[in-house]
Amino acid sequence: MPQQDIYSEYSFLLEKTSRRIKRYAQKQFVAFNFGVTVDQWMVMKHLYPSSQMSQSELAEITFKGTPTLTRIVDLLCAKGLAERMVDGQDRRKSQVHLTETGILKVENMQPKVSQIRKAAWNKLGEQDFEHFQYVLNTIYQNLSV
Amino acid sequence: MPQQDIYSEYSFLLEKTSRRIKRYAQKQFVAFNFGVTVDQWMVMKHLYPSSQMSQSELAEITFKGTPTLTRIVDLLCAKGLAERMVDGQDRRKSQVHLTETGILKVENMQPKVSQIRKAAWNKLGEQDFEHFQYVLNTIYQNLSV
DNA sequence: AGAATTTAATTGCTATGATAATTATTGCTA
DNA sequence: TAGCAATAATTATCATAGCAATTAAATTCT
Repeated sequence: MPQQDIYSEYSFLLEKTSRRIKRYAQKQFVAFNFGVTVDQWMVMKHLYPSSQMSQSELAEITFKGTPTLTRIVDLLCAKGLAERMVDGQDRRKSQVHLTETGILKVENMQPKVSQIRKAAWNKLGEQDFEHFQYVLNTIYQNLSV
Repeated sequence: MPQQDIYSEYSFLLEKTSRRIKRYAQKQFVAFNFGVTVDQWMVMKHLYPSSQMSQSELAEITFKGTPTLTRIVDLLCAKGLAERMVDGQDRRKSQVHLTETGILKVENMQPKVSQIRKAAWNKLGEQDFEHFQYVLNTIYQNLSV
């Protein structure tokens, strides 16, 4: 491995680990019969308990694109977990909110999801987290321009 | 933010950063007119200069699934950068190798890709990398069972 | 007010990720 | 050796990511 490729290796390890976390969580979601994907869950969590939010706002807060949000909200609505309401002030916007079923599902899932998410961080301590966050934030800012 | 959700936050930050690295690299690939995606590049790199590898081997080394490899190799073949050869010993396998064009493309891309990959890691030092790798590897192993 | 610009959401397209199912081939074993 | 299990690749399906283009509505600028 040539010296100049170490940065490719770091990027690869980062992507690999990120995918493993996602895959692990998704498998647990299936095992628990949650009936939603990890990404759908992330959107639901931000609407709990009774937030109204436009899709643009949801896209920004979940770091997804607006086309992706359209599709995720489509699926949540099809499952009866969320609903779109046309904004009174601005008819281009749809305010998304959870249905009663959606609220109950979040409440049912929340503690289990916390447990699932915790598994990745075993054997790691406060200092590890802090430094880890520092590195990730630095990378993030390095590529922000 | 409830205390138990900090692990979700860490996972989110990790995924967000991973996606930003990928997106940055892909945009640079387009800007340089490489004509291949980051994932296609990763496969090509492992075949350079004249390796023969089955798709299963490529899948494992790139941490992708075999369906994904099938499609990536399809695309590389369609672009004239790689070729499949039926394995002499085992006719289920196809040995994949770069064409002459593919070899030249890797040689052309390599130094530029190294530069692109380097950008993410600005302002970070040896110790940061080591600790970062330690954390990523720990996560990876935590979820390996 | 009317025209141009901006914004929110949607749609279309390509690529990737994950899983399940299928096909072809190989290896094992009773 | 006949049958069965394991393996390699492919195909199909669904979900997500990213980009470009479109539509509708709101805002801005003369």
